[in-house]
Amino acid sequence: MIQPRTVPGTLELLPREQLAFQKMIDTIRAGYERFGFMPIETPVFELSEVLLTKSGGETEKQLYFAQSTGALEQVEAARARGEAAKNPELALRFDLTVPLARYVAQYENQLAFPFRRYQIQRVYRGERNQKGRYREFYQCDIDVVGKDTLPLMYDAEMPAVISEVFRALDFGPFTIRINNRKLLNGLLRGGGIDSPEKRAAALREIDKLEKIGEAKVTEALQGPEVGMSAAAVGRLLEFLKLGRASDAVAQLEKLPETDELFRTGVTELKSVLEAIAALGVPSGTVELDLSIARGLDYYTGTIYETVLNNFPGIGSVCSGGRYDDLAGHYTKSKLPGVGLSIGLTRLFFQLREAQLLKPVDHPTAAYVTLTEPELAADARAIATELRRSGLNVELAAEPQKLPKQLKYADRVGIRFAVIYTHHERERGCVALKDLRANTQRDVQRSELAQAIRSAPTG
RNA sequence: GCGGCCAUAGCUCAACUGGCAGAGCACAGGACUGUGACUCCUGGGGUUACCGGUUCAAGCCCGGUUGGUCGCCCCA
Repeated sequence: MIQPRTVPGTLELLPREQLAFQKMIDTIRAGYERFGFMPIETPVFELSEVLLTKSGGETEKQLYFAQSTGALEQVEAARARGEAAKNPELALRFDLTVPLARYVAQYENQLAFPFRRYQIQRVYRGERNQKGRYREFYQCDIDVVGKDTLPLMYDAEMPAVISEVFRALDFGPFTIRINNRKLLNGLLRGGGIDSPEKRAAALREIDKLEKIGEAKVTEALQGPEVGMSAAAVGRLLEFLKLGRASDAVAQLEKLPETDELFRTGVTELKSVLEAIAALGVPSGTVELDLSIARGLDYYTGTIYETVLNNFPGIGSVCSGGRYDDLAGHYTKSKLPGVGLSIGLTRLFFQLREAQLLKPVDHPTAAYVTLTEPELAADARAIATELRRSGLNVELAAEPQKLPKQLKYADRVGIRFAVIYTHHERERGCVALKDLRANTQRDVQRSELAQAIRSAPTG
């Protein structure tokens, strides 16, 4: 026998949990559509050359390549001839942003801009197993892509959508942290860190501030990868602390820093924060945090990261940002965008871990039992009547002992059992048993649907 | 790619210093004569991950293999 098991880093659910998961997806979808976004789906696999455009070594390391048997044979034949092995032609997408870029570039002349799309699908990353990290997981992306330009207003709309969605999901307090890459990049550039690679390395270290502490970040920033002076690091850390202040923006405006990029960042951040408030996002939900940096290097302006207040350990469950040029690898057009993505699998995992998942009622309202062969036609007719009245109903396929059927219905989680045996037939009624409340009563067959529908919940 | 920890019944875990492999849950049957869940009783279930070593004796000690898990890198 083969041991039945799933690959580590995948999430598989029992039906009742799946129902809760499905409901979360529905809530997210409804929230996205409330703001006027349209759905798209893209294939799970793409041509490797499409995915590898963002090729910073890490991507290739985490990519799952896919290959048909025929292609595999060709590769092995080539290797046998001593030729260099090439990457397989196909690979599984590791996020939904790159496929979006490809999609927008491909259908550019058929899309209306700004293009507002949402996409809820699975993505794949070849990673070492770790708590709350998956190799296959759902991303629920929402993005706006503009042609040539994209108003800053959208940078405010994104967190407004997410805040609304998280509020609707109703799992407790969360914080959308917001920052602008231009601030840190401008500051680093003004501080003499000229190479983009060094700035990227610096951003990654700054991003870890909360996790590993000031001392270690200081050490890393002075290390060979970045090479900042002790004084520069000191000024930087002072700056980062501003983010916590309530008048942070006013303080940023007063800073003597003259770097042009930095000043633009301050202006952008200010108007985005103002617009977010104007959109009615409750204060405290979105919080300026100058230390969030985001590892991905294609972000150029506003960046977001969302944490569950009660579970900071799990990391970000929703993040994203603004990118000046989304699809530069696929088209000559300039397509700036801004977007956010909910890591639904991780979010679900954490909520389940914390026992915050609300039990979802079984979608089936009633189970119609069948105990005596000669009453089979009646049972089937009853089930059909209930279904035509709009109720979800499961019907026993063949006569079986009543305890067995009640146990089954209870186990599955169906609340009502409809019992119709010769006893009921003699009394000229149908018995309706509430398995949750452990009550039972006789009702007229014609009133059965109404009796189920009007049952008090709880 | 690098490091720590772990592996015993379907699941969660016990088993003293090396001395007969156990409990709860789950499952099956019964107590309950048209009625699930709750309660009580009974029962089936094991190559202690795999390979080797030490020992009178190994679930326990030693070496290896495989798998899992938690971190680092990176990230939802």
